[in-house]
Amino acid sequence: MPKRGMQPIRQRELILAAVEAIHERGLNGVTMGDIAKRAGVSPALAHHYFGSKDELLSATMRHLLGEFALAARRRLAVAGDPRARVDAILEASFAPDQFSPALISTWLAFYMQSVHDKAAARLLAIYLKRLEANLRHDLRPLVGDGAVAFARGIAAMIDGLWLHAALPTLHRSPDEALGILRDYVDGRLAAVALS
Amino acid sequence: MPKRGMQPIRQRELILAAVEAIHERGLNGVTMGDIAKRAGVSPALAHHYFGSKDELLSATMRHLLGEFALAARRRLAVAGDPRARVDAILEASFAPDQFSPALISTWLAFYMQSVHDKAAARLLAIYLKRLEANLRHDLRPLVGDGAVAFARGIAAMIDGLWLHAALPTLHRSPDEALGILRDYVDGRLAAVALS
DNA sequence: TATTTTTAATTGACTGCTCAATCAATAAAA
DNA sequence: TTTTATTGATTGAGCAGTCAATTAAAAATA
Repeated sequence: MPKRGMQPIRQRELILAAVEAIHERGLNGVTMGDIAKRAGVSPALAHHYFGSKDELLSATMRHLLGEFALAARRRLAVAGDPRARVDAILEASFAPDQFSPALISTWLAFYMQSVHDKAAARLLAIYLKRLEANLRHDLRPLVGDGAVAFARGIAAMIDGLWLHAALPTLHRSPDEALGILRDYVDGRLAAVALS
Repeated sequence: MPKRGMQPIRQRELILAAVEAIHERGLNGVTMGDIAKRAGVSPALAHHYFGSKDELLSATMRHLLGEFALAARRRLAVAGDPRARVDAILEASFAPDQFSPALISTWLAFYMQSVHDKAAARLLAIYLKRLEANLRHDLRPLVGDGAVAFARGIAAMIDGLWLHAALPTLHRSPDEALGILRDYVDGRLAAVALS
C-alpha cells in the first residue's frame, strides 16, 4: 500500500507512539516492536525511518523539548510586566496540552537518562539553562540579588510537581500544581516587599 | 574460599553495588553482571542470594527507603517546635550521607520505575504519604488550612531539587538546595503572618 | 493513451548478541 | 559427613538491526 511522501507522517506517528510506549514500559524497557506496533507498522519500518533505536528516542526527546519551548515562547510573547512573564512560564509548564501522563513521564524518563547519557544531558542542559535565564531575567526587578536562587527554586519546584504528577498513585492535577507554584512565588514576593 | 555466614554480608555488598551500577547504567540498563562485578562476585552468586534481578532491585529500593526514613526519624526525635520539625525533615533530605550522586540518581530511578511498576509505586506511595503527613502535621499550627497545599509544595520542591542534583551538568550542592527550601518556607510563613 | 521504468514504502524472515536464570561441580568450613 | 559458599558452563528468550523481496505509485517513454 505504498503512498508516496509517507516519511514525515510515519516519523511523527512513530514519535508519538514512542511517547506512549515509554510511558508504559519505561525508556529502557521499551522495544522497537512496542513502538512500531502502537504506530501500526512493522519494526523494520521504524528502523528504516530512524536508523536505530537511539535515533528514534533521541528524536522523541527533541520533539518534547521543542513542544515545551514553543509553548513557553507563545505565552511569553503576550505577557506584559515581569510578574506576568513569570506566570507565563508557570502556565506553560502546566498547560493542559503539555500535561498528559504519558508526556510527563516520558519527559522525566529523559531527565533520568541524562544522568548517565552525555547526549541527552547536553540537550536537557540547554533547555534548563534557558528556562532559568528567563526566570532570572524577570525576577531580577522583583527580588534583586535573590533572583538566582529564586529562579532555581521555581525550576526545581516545577520539575518536582511534574515528578509527582507522573505518579498515578498521587493523582495531582495541573491546576493544583499551578496554585502551589503561585503561592510560592507570591509568598516570596510579599516577604521581599517588606524588607 | 567459603567462610560461613556470608549471606548478610554479600547481600549488603550487592545492594551497595547495585546503587553504584544503577547510577552508571540506569535502572533498566543495568545487568546482574554489572552489579556482581562491582561487588567482586560472580553473577551466579547474585542470583543465589536474591533469586532474581527483580528481587535484588526491589531489595535495593527498600534499602534506600529505609535509610531515608531512618534519617528523618532521627532528626525529628530531637526537634522541638513545629518550625524546627519542618527543618528536621528538610535537613534529613539533604544530609551529606544521603547525598551522593549515586544515591540520588538511584532513588530517582525508582521514582520513574513507579510510573509503570505497581510494586514500586506502592512502596513509594507509602514513603511519600508519610512525608507529607509529617509536614502537614507540623505546618498546620503555622499556616492553618493552607497546610495541605504547602506540604505538597515542599515535598515537590524536595524532589525537584533532588532531580536537579542528580544531573551532573548542573552541579548543585546540598547546601544550596537547603537554602532554597528555607527561603520557600520562611517566605510563605512571613506572608501568612501578615494576613 | 498505453506501456515500461524508476522510485518509495513496507514487511517477513533471518542473524547475532546480550543477558537472566539454571545447574552441576568444587571447595572449605563445621 | 553435612552444610554453605562459590563459580563456570550452558540454556533459552528477547531484541536490535539487516536484507532481500513485494507492492504500488509516479515518472518516463513510446
